[in-house]
Amino acid sequence: MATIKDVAKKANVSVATVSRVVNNTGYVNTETRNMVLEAIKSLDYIPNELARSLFKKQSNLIGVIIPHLSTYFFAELIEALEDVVSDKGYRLMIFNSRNDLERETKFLSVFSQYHISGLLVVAHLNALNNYRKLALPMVAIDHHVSDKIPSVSSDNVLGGKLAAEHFIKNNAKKLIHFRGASFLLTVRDRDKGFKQTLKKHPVEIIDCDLDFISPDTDLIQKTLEENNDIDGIFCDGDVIAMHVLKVSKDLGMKVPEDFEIIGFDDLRMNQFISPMLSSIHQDINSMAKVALESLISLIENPKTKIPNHQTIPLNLITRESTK
Amino acid sequence: MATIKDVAKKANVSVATVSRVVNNTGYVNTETRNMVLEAIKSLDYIPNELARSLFKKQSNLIGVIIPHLSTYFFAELIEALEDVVSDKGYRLMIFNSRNDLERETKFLSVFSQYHISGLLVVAHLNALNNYRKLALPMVAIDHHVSDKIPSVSSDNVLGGKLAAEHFIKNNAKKLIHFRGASFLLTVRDRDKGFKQTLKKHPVEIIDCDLDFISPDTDLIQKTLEENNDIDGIFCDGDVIAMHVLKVSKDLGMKVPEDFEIIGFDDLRMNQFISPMLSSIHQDINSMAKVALESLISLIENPKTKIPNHQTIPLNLITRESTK
DNA sequence: AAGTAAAATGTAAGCGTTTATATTCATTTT
DNA sequence: AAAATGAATATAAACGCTTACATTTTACTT
Repeated sequence: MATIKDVAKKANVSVATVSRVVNNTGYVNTETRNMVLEAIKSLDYIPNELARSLFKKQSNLIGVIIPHLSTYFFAELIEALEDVVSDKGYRLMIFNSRNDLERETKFLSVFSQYHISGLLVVAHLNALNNYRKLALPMVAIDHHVSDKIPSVSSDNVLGGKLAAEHFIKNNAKKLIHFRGASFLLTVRDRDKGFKQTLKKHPVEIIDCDLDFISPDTDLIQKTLEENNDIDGIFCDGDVIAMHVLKVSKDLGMKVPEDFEIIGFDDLRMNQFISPMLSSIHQDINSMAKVALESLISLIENPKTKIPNHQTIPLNLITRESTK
Repeated sequence: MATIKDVAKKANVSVATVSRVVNNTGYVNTETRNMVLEAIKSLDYIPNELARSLFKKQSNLIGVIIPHLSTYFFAELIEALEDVVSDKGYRLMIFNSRNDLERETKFLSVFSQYHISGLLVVAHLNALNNYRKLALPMVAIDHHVSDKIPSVSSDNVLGGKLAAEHFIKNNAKKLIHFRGASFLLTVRDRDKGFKQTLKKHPVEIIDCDLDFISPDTDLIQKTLEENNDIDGIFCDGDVIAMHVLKVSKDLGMKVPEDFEIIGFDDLRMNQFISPMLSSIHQDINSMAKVALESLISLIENPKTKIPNHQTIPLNLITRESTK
């Protein structure tokens, strides 16, 4: 592979001049520039990013930690992130934490090894001190990790409100909220919006695991059996909603006739299940865009003031699982 | 951040010794080693991977090009890859090509910039010449790109065969195969196994797009309407099978009473749709493991002989969409 | 006790960049 | 005409590491 030296030799200039041409810095005569550009082209020269990063003490890699890639919501998020990031000259380095503190710590050390320039976290473990140590520009996405780390997420309070309003409109009396991990602000916000709007309506809150692999099927079944008079269910995630649908079908309950159900995320697959799932639609692309733009401005100017919390609007998409 | 020099100073040795300790190479006295290790710990020293890679002219990054992350099959694949790779001291650098040649070419140049040590391709565009230029250890996964690039994929012929055998067993007479992009060997193999096994059974082949975003809904509808006497449908992908299910439901056809349907991939969400989708289960974890192990042995010893094509067994999972 | 091999450590060059500094040359200013 | 400015370029150090090679120390032969 051709190096800057080869280019310099070919163009009869010093490496400094080549560097100036490549980076568009300093003075360089138009004629010289052309000669250099020609040499670059003829040698197929591609700057060595490792050397560059070594000198700059910073690679333009952005680290991403997410709990699960194969949780479809995050897969869609990563795709959106990648779209935005590559336009800005950065690259993603992605890791699955699987909510495992040890893994997460290991990854942070890899990030150090590569001198990444910023970090996007969807972590929620008590790894916070480790994060602080990195002293890196950081933005939390979807989750709110700490007041010290600016975060970007959907307007979860609104999400809860929209679901509640729908149920109120349809005269639902008794409701259940299958809630995710309640130590997450994201989850508490949804609950807050939901309950605030419902006011005195009775709502039973069931804490459960949002995971695909280990759903609390027994819990769901027990809950449905004990509450055969419910009118509506609000789920913190479409995946859990699908589990609920499945269990209810096994129990011979009909959706939306017996009760309505509203999920969260609005995954692409919602249209394929039966009944098609109504859901609070998260605008993943905007989330990705806002988060990355915040992070990059933080990288490029550490003094930038980023709002402590930015929320992205969302809306309710009604399909067959609601009346 | 502490560098190797700081460690050397603290431990009263030369940087060479520290390097030897860190890399477990050459001779180093046990006592010295301990002093160095202590210095490393007390300074929180983490080797700069950029410097290391610069010297070695190779980073231990493995590039991955896939068409779509949010196509759930690939999301599951990436997760499996990541699992294997991090144990082996490599990292993934992942890009979505979106089947766009221009994007793909751009990514290859990024890979050059970072001097990745190997490449895992799930590409199928005519970008082959560009790949060759890289002169990198390379393994194709899921797709078979060229005879020059060793590939790992499911035993697609077997997949087709399993589906066919099921239909034969159930006395199906008229069949349809919704086939993916036929320029892919992967797809042709499925077709081959299917037809070979069926022998004289009539099979209509319909070429279609496997995509989530732009399914050929019209084509599916037309096909179903024109073939209301079919007994079974084999789909090159669960996503397309879901589309077929959806259209058939709209047309008032019943699965599996009117006809059976078998998908391919066995996505986790298959259990959530109704009827639950029968599918050819791909062993994604094995695929990831075999592909990465091949690639890594190629990286570590370029003379390693890797079989031109390795196939991973698969099996039929029957659910409600088949009798 | 001298010679030799093995073990332990150090020195310094080099990986491919960027950039501060120095140098040269052409213009402009006084 | 000398001095000052500015444009264009080159030189060389530095980024943090690895490793070939040199050197020193230790242990073993005979």
